[in-house]
Amino acid sequence: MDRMLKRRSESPSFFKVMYGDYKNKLLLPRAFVIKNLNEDVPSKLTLTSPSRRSWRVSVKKVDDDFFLCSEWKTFAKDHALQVGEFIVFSYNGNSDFRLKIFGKDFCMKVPLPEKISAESVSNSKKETKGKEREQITIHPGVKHVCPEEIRNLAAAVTEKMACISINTSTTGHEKCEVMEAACSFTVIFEPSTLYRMDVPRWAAIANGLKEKDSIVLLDPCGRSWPVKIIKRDVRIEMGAGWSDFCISNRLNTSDTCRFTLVEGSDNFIRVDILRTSSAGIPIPKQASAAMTMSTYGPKEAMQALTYPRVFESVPSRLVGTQNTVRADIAFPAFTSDYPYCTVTMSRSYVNGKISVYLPAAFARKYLKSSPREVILEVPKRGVWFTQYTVGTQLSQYRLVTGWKDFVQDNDLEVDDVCIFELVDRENIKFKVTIVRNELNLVA
DNA sequence: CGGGATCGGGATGCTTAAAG
DNA sequence: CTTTAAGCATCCCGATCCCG
Repeated sequence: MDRMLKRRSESPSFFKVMYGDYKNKLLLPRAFVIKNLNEDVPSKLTLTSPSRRSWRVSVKKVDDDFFLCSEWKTFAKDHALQVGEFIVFSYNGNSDFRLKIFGKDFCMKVPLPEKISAESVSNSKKETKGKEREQITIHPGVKHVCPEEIRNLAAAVTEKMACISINTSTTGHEKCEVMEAACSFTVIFEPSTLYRMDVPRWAAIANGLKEKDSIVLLDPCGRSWPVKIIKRDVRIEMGAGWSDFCISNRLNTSDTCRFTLVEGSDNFIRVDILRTSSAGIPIPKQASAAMTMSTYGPKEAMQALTYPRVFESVPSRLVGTQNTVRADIAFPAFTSDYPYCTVTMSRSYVNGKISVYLPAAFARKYLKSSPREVILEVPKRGVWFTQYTVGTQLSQYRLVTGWKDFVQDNDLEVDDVCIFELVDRENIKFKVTIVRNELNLVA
């Protein structure tokens, strides 16, 4: 099979946009793994950069997904990978991938020779010189090369992106990043945006929507939909007409719309719809903005559509279990004269509508069973005022009000650990020691 | 200009599932 | 069975827009 791949004029390829936790791990597209690796990914892959240096990178399997990890961190560091940049992976067989790295301006990035990492394999050949037309220093250790053919390749990738049918292994955020990286303006449809849809400010400016009172959307069937542009202070929204467009095009939760101003026209915008589910639930004709999501269909189906699986993270239960163990192991030396407990940050503790549960045994022993104000003090950083609530049935002690501020102000991330020392039982004041997960500290 | 409608975000109680 | 994590439903509130 490897030989067959080599003989082909075009190697199987995929691209990845850098976002999220890309500095620590990178998900291999499931479709690529199934199609081209027969779901059998070697434990190590060789990544060859444009400078012809190679990295042996470990592959870790989580559920059905394969991630580049361990040495990938070095690779990411050596290439100063940044959010929004993307890499084209071409498979040459024999676990060997050739990589092309593109910056946010679509120009190829090449690491400088002196930035050779200890982990890189010493099979690098001398770089060809004198072919670069422009050299712009973007990151330390990285020079920017921008020959025309690379621009064309980037454009080809961009073009291809428009045709991609995003499968279920792509998260909503990933979709956004993919499209934004392609300099297009996309939104992910949610029922709450049925009547008004916010246009990203940069896109509104770039497409001149700020100066328009209305635009015409061209749907994939070629139909035109006049849509009113609503301007409220700094925000630009699509108003009257947008709902007609959504309903007629049967947009479903998490479907992605890509908007492109038709060249040469004043206010015609082509809309490509990338659907997440072929078996989506149609929006009823009489849908109103006041509708709750449960109106649309069975609960299970709505859950599946509204909360797409986040693939680039370890399953939450696994995280929780591992972390509990790790927290205990990590702080054997921690002692205090005060009662204390450790809490490892899980996803729901630091993202979205967040709150944090205090260990029940600890909370029952030291806290009162009615809601109280809690003071959290991080030495040298400050004091935060929060409140805990107590679940009536399960006696769950949960910090809610004020916890979000604490998380944001202290940049807490998943896997960070907080040690809560109850230094004042009367006023319920905790001294909080934050122990960062080293994976969250990669610069 | 004022009242009603709508939206987004936060808070909270409850339920469910998983793990030990 | 208990504990924990996570999601859902509902309510509330402030901001803003629409319409008469």
